[in-house]
Amino acid sequence: MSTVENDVLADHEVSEKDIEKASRSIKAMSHPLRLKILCILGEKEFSVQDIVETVGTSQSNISQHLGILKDKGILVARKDSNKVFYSVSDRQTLMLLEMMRKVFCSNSD
Amino acid sequence: MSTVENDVLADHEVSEKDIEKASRSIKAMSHPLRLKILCILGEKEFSVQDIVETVGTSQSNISQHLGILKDKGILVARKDSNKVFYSVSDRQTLMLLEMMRKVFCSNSD
DNA sequence: TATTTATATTAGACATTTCTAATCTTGATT
DNA sequence: AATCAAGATTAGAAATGTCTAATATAAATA
Repeated sequence: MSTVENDVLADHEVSEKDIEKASRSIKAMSHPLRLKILCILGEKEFSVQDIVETVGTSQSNISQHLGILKDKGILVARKDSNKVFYSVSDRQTLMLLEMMRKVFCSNSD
Repeated sequence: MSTVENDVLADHEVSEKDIEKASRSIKAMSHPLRLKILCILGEKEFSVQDIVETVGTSQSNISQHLGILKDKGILVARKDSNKVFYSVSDRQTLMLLEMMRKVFCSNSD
């Protein structure tokens, strides 16, 4: 019989640690400004000022949001003399973002 | 011509409205207990007491979290006499959850 | 109808997040 | 060296989220 015996989570088991890690990352993505930043970035990289101009809030505010996204491993930063360029850290995260677009965007083509 | 003229967001354009809606939903998924609930549910449906026992917090707390998830359209509820059964609302959301598992879970097989 | 079982709701204390305004750091230019 | 430009940091007020404890509702059972 294929019933659950020792384990309540069964075949979809996810460790407490993974849950904590995932929820921290997902929370980081869930803020409107941060989600907007991620959408704008896509596969490209942008400087902080590019993002400030496109998103439309203060430099300080953007910098703090970028810091949060970088902290959680969602973005990586590359410094080029005066400027700092941000981009999505890896392909997996990009795919997750694409999936979010599919699920939540009305005109999803 | 297919160049960007009026719009800064270009081919990855996402409307302000979609951003707001998505961020509300994603935020709802980002709480550790709520994410745990979603992982447990998977494709099945569970009663509130099942979830209380599996997740391990108070009935009131679970009920409030379920309310948030239902409110954001992530879960649906089905009432059967005394009990209420919750399940993930649609296939798209299930796929998003599967994707999250792929991205964030260490032993992702 | 009284009790029990399953779930929802509410109020309020506590914790966390977010934004603004001011300041700091660093590298480039004059 | 002084100034400018790009970005980060900090402090604190305001907003939002979370949990606990108590109470409410609704269906089932005794």
